[in-house]
Amino acid sequence: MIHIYNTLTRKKETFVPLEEGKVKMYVCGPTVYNYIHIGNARSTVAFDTVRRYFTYRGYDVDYVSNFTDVDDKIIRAAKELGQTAPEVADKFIDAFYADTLALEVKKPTHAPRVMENIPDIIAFVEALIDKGYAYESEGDVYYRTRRFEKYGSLSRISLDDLELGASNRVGDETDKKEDPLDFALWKAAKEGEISWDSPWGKGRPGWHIECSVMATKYLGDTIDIHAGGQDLAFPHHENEIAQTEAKTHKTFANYWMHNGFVTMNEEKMSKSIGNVVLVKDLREKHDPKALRFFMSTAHYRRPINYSLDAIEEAKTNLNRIETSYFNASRRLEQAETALDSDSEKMDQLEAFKEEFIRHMDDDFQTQNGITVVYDLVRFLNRYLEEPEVSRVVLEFAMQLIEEFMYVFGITIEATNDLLDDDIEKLIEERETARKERQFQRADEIRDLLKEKNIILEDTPQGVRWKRGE
RNA sequence: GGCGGUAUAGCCAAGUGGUAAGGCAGAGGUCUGCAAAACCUUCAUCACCGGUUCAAAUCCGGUUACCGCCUCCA
Repeated sequence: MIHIYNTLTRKKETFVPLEEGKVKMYVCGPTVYNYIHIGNARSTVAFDTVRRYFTYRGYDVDYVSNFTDVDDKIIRAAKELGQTAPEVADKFIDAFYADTLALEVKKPTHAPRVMENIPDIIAFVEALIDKGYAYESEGDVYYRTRRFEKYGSLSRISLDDLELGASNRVGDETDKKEDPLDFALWKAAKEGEISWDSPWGKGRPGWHIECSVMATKYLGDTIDIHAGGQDLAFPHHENEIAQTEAKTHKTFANYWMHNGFVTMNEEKMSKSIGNVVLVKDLREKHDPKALRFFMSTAHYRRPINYSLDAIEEAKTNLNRIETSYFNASRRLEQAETALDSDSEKMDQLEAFKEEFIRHMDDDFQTQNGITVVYDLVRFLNRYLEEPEVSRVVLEFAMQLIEEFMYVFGITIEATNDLLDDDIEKLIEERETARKERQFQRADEIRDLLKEKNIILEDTPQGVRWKRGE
């Protein structure tokens, strides 16, 4: 049974899907006006891992994640770049996929864009007006926040406390609103801005409405999981609940999940503070797998502090796992030593799997799942030191490493490519030299091959080669 | 000010009443012609104060520090 920490109830709850064997989840996606930084990547990666784990446990996951492609910041970026808003959005959507693909994030089953859903958004807003939850004012449409009694239930804030805060802020919209707490569903277009025709004149959607519309459109009025960064809990998700439930009179999402931030020097990484590291830049210099692995070393709800040292450590640890897997694959090629299965070892391996599932079932504790991988690796390394091994045991151990790492979004594979003939000959020559104790020649060949990125390791079972970094 | 989170070794990070997992780094050792890879050994009393208990990192009360949300933000 999978347990999820639900922000709505502030408790871990047993996951019970709406439909047997299926998961309907919606993850708030990026506003595409810039390249994504590591902080943005965290939420994408965290929920991709959740998705992968559900898949691993046999669920069929319908995963919807949007692109906000109509927004003030995009309009501004377009102006600066001398491009249209859609051009800017297209460019950064491509960049988003390039970055997240490098991190082995699976594409959503649907990735809707605001621009492609304008009629649905207009219809949704009209429905809210009809029900008395929204009103038009000078071409804008606002949501009557106080009308929705449950408002604040997700973030546990009271409207009166909010009112105090809101009264200190004077926005240019304030005089158009009935109440300072009301928020925009539709914004009238300013001169030269991208806009669409609507019953209230030319304009564009407010930020929160898109997610309500697209989530319900692609997944239904009630979904299993709605996810996003902690900073979205208020006001974004709160507003989504208000909009959606006012319209449908049904629970919008059964489970709300929020990921913690990436910090740098213990401070939140964000565009407004300016302390960002772009995924695009990082992956030029470092193995993107290391970044992906690093993301799993802390629980998704906790902050994770980024540093180059941390990325390098992740890389070191990943190498340890990959090396073990690789060495097992080489040993497997030496079939002459294969024993029959070993039930004791198979039981131990089975226990690793149970342990892994136990931790991951408990609100996706990836950091403990990784520890199981380390335990498995130590087990395998020890086993590899034995003079005789069983093919069945090796294969099962390798399969488990593959499975576990799959959940963390890391593809583990042994490169079983062939060596050139001349390199094969050099390796043979070195073996001969070693037998004749001509170590100088042997070392010469080893150095020579190292320059060609072939690393030789002598083992009791003979020489083993691998490709360098 | 309101709401929420966190404090465990040099670093990352488990552990929610029974006497501190694991990884990185460090130290020592084994294997090796030398390496590499690996294995073994070693390395903390859990922010602070008080309380409950036979027993607390784990429960209760208090203190301190740091972080986040309340405005766009993953």
